[in-house]
Amino acid sequence: MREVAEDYVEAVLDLVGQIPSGRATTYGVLAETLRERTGRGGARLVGTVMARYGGGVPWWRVVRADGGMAEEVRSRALVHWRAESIPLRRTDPPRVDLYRAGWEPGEMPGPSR
DNA sequence: TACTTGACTGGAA
DNA sequence: GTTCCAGCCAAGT
Repeated sequence: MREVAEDYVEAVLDLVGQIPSGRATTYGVLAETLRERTGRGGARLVGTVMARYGGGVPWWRVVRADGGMAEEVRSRALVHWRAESIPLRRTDPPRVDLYRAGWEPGEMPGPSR
């Protein structure tokens, strides 16, 4: 295929769209799943895809492994996090509490712990 | 073809 | 708890 990324982009957006409201996952987790499905990719790729095509999906539910976000979008993400009541850690800058909010593909949507 | 860049990660200091 | 550094994959120059 000429457009290497096209397939991958769709897979990324589809996956991000499945993240339940109030929960979050990391670039690395998505990258791992996408690698099984498409045989390619990595955490940085997911980030690149989100930066270019993430406008139509809840991109703020995808955070770095430490729960933080790139400076560029941090302030905008914070608004969504608070609006969805995603568990945060009171640090500066604020980070998502992945211990409580963490989600991974295939997980059954159910009562929060 | 080779080098640089990026919404990243994990281990070491 | 933090910061630094090497590894990582694909795209852009």
